[in-house]
Amino acid sequence: MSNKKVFEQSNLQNLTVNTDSFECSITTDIAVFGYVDHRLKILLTKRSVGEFTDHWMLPGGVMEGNETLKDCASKVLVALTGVENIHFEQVKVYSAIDRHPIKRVITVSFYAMIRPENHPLFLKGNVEQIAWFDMDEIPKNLGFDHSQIIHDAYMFLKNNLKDRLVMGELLPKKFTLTELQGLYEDILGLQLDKRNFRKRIFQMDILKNTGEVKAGIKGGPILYEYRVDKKA
Amino acid sequence: MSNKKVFEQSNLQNLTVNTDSFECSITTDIAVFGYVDHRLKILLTKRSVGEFTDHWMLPGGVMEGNETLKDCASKVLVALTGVENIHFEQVKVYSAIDRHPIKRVITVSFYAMIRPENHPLFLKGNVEQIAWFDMDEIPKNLGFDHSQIIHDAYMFLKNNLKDRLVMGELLPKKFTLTELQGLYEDILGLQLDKRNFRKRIFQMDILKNTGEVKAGIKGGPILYEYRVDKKA
DNA sequence: ACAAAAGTGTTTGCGCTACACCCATGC
DNA sequence: GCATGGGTGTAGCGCAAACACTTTTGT
Repeated sequence: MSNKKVFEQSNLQNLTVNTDSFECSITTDIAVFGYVDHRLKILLTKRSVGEFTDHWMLPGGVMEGNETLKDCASKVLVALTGVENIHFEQVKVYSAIDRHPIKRVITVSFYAMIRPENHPLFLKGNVEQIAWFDMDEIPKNLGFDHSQIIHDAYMFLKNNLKDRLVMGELLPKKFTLTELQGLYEDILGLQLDKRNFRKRIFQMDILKNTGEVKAGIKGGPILYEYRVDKKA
Repeated sequence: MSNKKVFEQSNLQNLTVNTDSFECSITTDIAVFGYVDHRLKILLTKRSVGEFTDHWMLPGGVMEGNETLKDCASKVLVALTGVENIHFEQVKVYSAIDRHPIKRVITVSFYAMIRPENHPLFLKGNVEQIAWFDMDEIPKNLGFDHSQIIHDAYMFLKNNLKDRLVMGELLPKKFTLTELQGLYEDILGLQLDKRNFRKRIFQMDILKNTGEVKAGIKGGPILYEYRVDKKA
């Protein structure tokens, strides 16, 4: 351990950082993205209690002592949609002191991607309304700092799209390359070249040809599925 | 707002997510990187109280009610090094239930970059030792999950290096391009081509020629400094 | 004057982009 | 059989990597 300065204990004043715990609320807010009708959507809720009762906001909930943040996010999502085993990705922590109008609440945002048709929505507890909103039709006056959270999560999603493949299940289990390309185009908000897109996807080597073709569509497009033996 | 399913309130059972707060500790752990003698270093501490008293660990501290996470990170860093106005970047949240052996502690990791020579270390409070460790000489048995946190922060740093310029102050205010290149090489762990590196840096347009040359070095290298009028 | 480090352009190769036709299936 | 969408290859271009010599200063 060369080249290292070590200072032994001396009697200086106490560290201003203390090691006591303090009372706080930790929540997770989840940006659940869906893909319907060639549009990227996000799931928002309206609550009957709490702050911002007349505002749309992200589904979110308080973390409890016996769960991790991912557990918490999963719990919230299950409670809202019934869906389980969904891939979550941590996005960011929000800790502005006044982000909650009456108490101190720190929130960790996650994002998840589901197919709305697979997950019927159930209103539970203090949730008055649930709705899928088009990404370009999100109300301006969301509760808390959720506009910012959505913005950050969307940027995160777009960035991840660049190199990795979309995780989660925005598409059916078996899908055509055209469907996958449409998803990319709708998320990124631009048009892609069919041949170049296919090259890129095949290079990633994450799709498996199911041997089936999708019926009802001219041309007889091949159905693919994600390879499970591939990581990332 | 087309194509949106809205569900009105119905009397289903309560959401399992409750909105009550629960008792918890939130801390920040800071991966403070330094650059000395052509080696990337990280600042570790040993504590006289608390868990893992005989283990090295990242500087970290509990968040208080009147501060944001960044405030907290800054506070901890100031308390340890006296340095202020340092750029922090949030890395990740760690919420494993058993990551603290006796109580529930959630930590948010940050990273920062300083020049050790600018910031003499002061032992305060329950800190017994402080030391700069070479990145490849980090003790195996750090306290808590700090090995993981360091690993993640280092990856984060390397990724940021790819496109952005190194923020923070790992180098003197005025530095030569060779020094900057050495920093990149030492952080990334590989060798770079001098001419290509210079092209890349100049393209970024973030350096200002001070007009001075560094004395005592053959060749008379030009001293540069970061442009303050550039964002990102 | 000699050694050591700084500074500077050009060529090459690879990957990304642009682009058009044939094939399979639905109707 | 005709219209619609699926599937395929190649040429050009821009960016990044490879590469060597001259200039400056210290000793």
